[in-house]
Amino acid sequence: MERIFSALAESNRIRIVQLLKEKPLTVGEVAENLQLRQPQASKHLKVLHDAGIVEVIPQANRRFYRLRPEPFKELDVWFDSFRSIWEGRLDRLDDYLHDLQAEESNED
Amino acid sequence: MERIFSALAESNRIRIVQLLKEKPLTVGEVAENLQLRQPQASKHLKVLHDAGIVEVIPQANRRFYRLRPEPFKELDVWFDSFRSIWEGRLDRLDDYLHDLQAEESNED
DNA sequence: TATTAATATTCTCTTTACGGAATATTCCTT
DNA sequence: AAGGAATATTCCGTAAAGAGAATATTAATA
Repeated sequence: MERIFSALAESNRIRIVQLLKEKPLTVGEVAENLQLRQPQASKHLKVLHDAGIVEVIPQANRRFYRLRPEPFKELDVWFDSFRSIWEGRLDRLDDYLHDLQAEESNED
Repeated sequence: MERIFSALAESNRIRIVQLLKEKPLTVGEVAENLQLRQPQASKHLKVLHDAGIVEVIPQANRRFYRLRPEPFKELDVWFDSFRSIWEGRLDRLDDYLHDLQAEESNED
């Protein structure tokens, strides 16, 4: 989980991921689309690859990068466990604080 | 989006978020639960706060930290745009490559 | 096999992030 | 007002990340 977040903790890499959402692209295409120099594109793609976010499909001279579904599935599962937070907050802080005060007055 | 990912790109902060999923906690409680020193807990909570992931509820001497739903909603929306990738891949690379070759042979 | 296109890697420099320790701040309580 | 508990901030040292430029590698092709 940390590895995935770390890989996405950079604006260029977020842009790459969004770009690859459309279709697989070569390094050169990524670089051109995002106005990056080729070595930077390669480096960012390497980070994404190490994190398992993209995979490589060598095709002749070029290397196509494509999004892998697994990390997204993983994030989806992780996220699911937070759904209750924004779909009707369960933790009702005021109630919680009220309970807390009750506890404290019991300690006297 | 980058700000959210950056805030979560650290294992202790992921643990904090998971912990706060249960209920709001004070700095001290977070520190104790995760075996962190108080200053580190404060610092990590500050990063999460700056990213809008948590909010503070001052209560007397203490400060309760609570997850905010907004960033999760935001991530959920962002994520939705990737659903097609793992729910029946649409980009079918082999077809894509096939089309590509077709294009190239047209260039002759 | 020499050349070339496409991509990857290395090196250097600068910036940022983290932990630890010490200290400052805030706010309640007496 | 003084003391104390809870929390925040600062300072320091170190490690990691990022960009740029140069170079190395790979694979197709003449």
